[in-house]
Amino acid sequence: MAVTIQQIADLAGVSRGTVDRALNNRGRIRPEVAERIKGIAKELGYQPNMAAKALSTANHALQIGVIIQYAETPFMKAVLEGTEFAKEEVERFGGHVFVECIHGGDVKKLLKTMKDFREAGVKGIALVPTDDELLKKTINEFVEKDRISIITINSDLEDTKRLCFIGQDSYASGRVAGGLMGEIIPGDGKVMILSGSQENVATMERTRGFLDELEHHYSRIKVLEPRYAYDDDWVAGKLLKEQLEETPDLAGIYITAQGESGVCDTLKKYRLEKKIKVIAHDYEGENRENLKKGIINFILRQNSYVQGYESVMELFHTLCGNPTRQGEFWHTDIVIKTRCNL
Amino acid sequence: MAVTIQQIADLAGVSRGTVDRALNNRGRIRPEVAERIKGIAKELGYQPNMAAKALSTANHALQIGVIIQYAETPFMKAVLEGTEFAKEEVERFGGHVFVECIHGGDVKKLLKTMKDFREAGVKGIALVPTDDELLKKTINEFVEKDRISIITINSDLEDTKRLCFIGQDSYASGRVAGGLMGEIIPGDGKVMILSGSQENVATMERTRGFLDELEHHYSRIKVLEPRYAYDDDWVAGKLLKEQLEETPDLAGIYITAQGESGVCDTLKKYRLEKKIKVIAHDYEGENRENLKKGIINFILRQNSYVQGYESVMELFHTLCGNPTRQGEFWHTDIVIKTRCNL
DNA sequence: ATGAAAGCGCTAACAT
DNA sequence: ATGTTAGCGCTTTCAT
Repeated sequence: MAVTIQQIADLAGVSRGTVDRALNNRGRIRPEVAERIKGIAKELGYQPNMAAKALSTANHALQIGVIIQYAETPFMKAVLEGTEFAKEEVERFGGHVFVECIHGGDVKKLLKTMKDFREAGVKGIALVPTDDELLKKTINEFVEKDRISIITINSDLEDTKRLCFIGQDSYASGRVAGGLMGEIIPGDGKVMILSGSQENVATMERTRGFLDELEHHYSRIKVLEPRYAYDDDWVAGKLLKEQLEETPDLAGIYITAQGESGVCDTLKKYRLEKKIKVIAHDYEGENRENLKKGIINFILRQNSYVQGYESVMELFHTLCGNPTRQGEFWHTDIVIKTRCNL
Repeated sequence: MAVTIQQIADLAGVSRGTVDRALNNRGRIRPEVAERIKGIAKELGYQPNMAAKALSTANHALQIGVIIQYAETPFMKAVLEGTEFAKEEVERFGGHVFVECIHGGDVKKLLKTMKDFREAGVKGIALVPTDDELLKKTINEFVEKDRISIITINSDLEDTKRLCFIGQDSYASGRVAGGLMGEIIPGDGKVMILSGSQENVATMERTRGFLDELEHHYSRIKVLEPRYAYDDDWVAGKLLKEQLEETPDLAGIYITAQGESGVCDTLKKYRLEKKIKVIAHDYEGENRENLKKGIINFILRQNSYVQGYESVMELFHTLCGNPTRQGEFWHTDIVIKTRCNL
């Protein structure tokens, strides 16, 4: 049988309530007593019983909020599916999960939703952040003042007090893309990088990883100067056209950001769709079709569903007294998709 | 607030105990009353509270057993890690997880362990099965007579009453291998299939998927008659040698089963290790090294950790009243590993 | 066949 | 500052 607070109470010669206050730092207790109790608990290897904790507090403390920005994108829709599944599971334990979707990126609305959640008594929030100073401040305030745990999904805000980050390691995924490109491009083929913007940390990291991998292991391949399409299909198509005029013998394209459809359309127009190898990210929307047709050769997938699911489950565990399970960074798998494992 | 048995009891004009007997088919109740109660529960959309269920029965009903065969292989060691992590989580809910490892495949020992678990009051068992008639019979008996839920890990026993199967879709993984091979082999290269034995269902399925994919999408590639190495490194090396004598211009090798090290050693001996493309399964042990060195180009991974973890968690959910979450087949991701996403 | 009540481990409101 | 106690929702004995 596992150790219970009653046993600790007996050993310490105090009541259950006192043990509870000590172990959960609720105050209203003499510090030295608290220390002694914590000592005993540690000695006994006490682990709180999550079922009991969930049962006794379900209706107030087990409230979780989720805020998804850019909810209209296929990627975030998959995140949403994960959170919905997790919601069901948490609610089976008597908890409550509130999910709010934000169209596009809208920090003001995000902040407003956070505050609404706080009013509603939410004890943990998982959110898709944008790099914003006020958001960072608010997160710290929520964590420190209101003792609300916060998890960042998909992109991180490292210099905050957030509990952890769940998402992909962008640099690593760029390296994977580089390795694949190296394998499928024969000889000294020329490869183009089509990126988003230089402000976007994730795509810059991908680019860096891609370059590192090719440089170290496939130095025979010539990588051209990156071009930036600002996540726009039309711009992406145009940049590709320009590149093709300069470099008619282009062998491969690595797309770090949005704009894949523009690339594919242009390739089709030039009847190059099976000759030039394409590696992209994000296994949603049209990309899926283009992968199936063989225009895109590989897609590196972020396991978005897992990001949504685990962010909620991690908060659930935290609120039930289980410490962070994967540490500060929870990097989800880099899944390689080909036409055959759609 | 969610619906509770108390509310159902009030509505039905009976006691909580009666509702409990009705909803859990415990007998000792008038059938018509049971039906009526079930009707009310359904109408109200009653979902049992898992926390409460776990708390009230933790010490007798929340016992789970795990039996791992071939526990000495790197693959099963990863499965084991998953079960150990799940064990911790279940035990935080007050449950108990017993893990038994079997060296090699040993049906007698497996059956013995199952019976031991039953004696100990275990209510759910996750096991790595072997295709054996007596085992199938025993599983059905456990499920029907003892009401013990059983989950098969890694390989399935379809014609039994097991709750579900957690593992990989072998045919699909063979197709993925085919697609990758198609991408990295230029022109009309010749490809060899090195399989396990014709009795092994999983490897035969992989072979079938591989052939289908190449035939449909890369008909330019010539696939040679499969050879069988019976999971032996030495035999695999020898078969490769023979093949190389017949086919000096061999371009690729697909290894569906064990024996990868034998292949890699032979390739090195002939100084062909970077010229002939190799795709293998199982991302454990020496394969990892050979992938890193570039001798193996791709490894298709079964997410063994997930198999171990989810099999236990699925039983946990089942025992807490949550119905099977992924249906009868829970196919884990086919993860492609390259040197860059080790 | 059904009801009543104790208890699982923990929290929180109320006493002292 | 500490103790007491009533739940949380469900299961399980023990009565009836």
